[in-house]
Amino acid sequence: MLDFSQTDSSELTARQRRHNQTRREILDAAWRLAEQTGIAGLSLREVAREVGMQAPSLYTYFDSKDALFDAMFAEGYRQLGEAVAEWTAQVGDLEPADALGTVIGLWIQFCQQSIARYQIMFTRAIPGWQPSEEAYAVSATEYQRMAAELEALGVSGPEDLDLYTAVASGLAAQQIANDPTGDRWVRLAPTAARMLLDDIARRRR
Amino acid sequence: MLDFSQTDSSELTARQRRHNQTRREILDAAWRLAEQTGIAGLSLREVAREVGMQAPSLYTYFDSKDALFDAMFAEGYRQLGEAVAEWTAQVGDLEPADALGTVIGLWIQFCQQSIARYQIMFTRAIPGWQPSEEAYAVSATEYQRMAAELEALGVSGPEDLDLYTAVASGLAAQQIANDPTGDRWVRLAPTAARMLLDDIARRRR
DNA sequence: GGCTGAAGTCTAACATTGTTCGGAAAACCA
DNA sequence: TGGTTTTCCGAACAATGTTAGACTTCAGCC
Repeated sequence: MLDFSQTDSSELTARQRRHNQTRREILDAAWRLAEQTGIAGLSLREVAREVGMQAPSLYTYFDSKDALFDAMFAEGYRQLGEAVAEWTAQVGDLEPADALGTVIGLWIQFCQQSIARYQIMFTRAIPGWQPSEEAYAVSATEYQRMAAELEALGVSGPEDLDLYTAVASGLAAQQIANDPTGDRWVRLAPTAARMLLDDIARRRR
Repeated sequence: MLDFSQTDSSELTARQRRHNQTRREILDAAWRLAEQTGIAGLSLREVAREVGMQAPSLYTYFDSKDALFDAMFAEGYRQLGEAVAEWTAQVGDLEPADALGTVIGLWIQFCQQSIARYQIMFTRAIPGWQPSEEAYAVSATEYQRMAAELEALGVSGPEDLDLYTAVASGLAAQQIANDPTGDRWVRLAPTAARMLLDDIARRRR
């Protein structure tokens, strides 16, 4: 039931439609608040106040706070999927090094766009929480899709992928921790791409 | 008052010595519990129970939970300083690439040794907390020391350092998140070192 | 030795959290 | 209209960090 927003609306009664709409409002309020307080600082009572409810009423729409996190997590990965699709289209006619550099830069900016989203997707910022199996499945799908795109850019095989992941996520983490609104590490994206591809070539020899 | 454990004991009254000793016990209990629950899951009441006290009694030794985190943070960086000193001694007669590879590997293992320490030092795992100025100063000192050592290994200038930091911390983050007790990313340390140094050489041309 | 004051410890309490329960209102369907 | 389901709320529970106030313990001084 994670992809409520994409459910075929012709099959829905007015009641179900209103239910999904309220769910949407709650999610939006949660994202808004999490952006200010950090994902771990999210408070259900504040979310409720934001949408004009009392806290227990939220339980009509989400089984628990963890379920709300689950929905946010899956939504983040769906957005990542869309972004990746855009990037690969936008990068199709570049040389591999330029293409990879662009993708890394865009990836860091995707992380910068929303700290809350970055925190829930890529860090363990929420004490005790981890995605449910359904939510995890969404993320795994997007990872596979991304891995396929990277293969086309010359990053192939598990070792290459592990190294690429470390570099890209490391750049993003440093960017967000030390220069959240700037581009100090974004600027290094082309260099990092060149570095990775050169090293892959070296190891192939 | 962060370096209580290193205060000259000849100047201390029996009472102060006992005070420091109890502080030490509390810190040890905190590390032990944080290792199980994650740093963000640390509960003062549990810490108190672990040392045979009631929660409010802890406030004789730490002004707040944040002050306890501060002490742990500074202690972590002091341990890092010791470790770095050992590494550089141990690596003195290797070639730069081997030396850097070893250092990166040891660095990742240092992070693996204690998840709680890793979380408080390098992630923002604690909602709302950040190190006090005194604690931050300790970390800044160690970073400068580390930067000096890296310079000797061929990583010089702010750009090199930024890229190195991203790669090393990225490797550690992936290791801890996806294979906390294994060596899937540790094994990549020599490759990463070689990759970094080759790229630095390329950019120097 | 006994007084003084600080240090250590406790219980009680407060505000805040996520969550559950039970009932009232509202919306829907017959 | 009557019956059922959904929605919403107030009260309450357990757990959290923290404070206030009282009691004990203990070192130092006349």
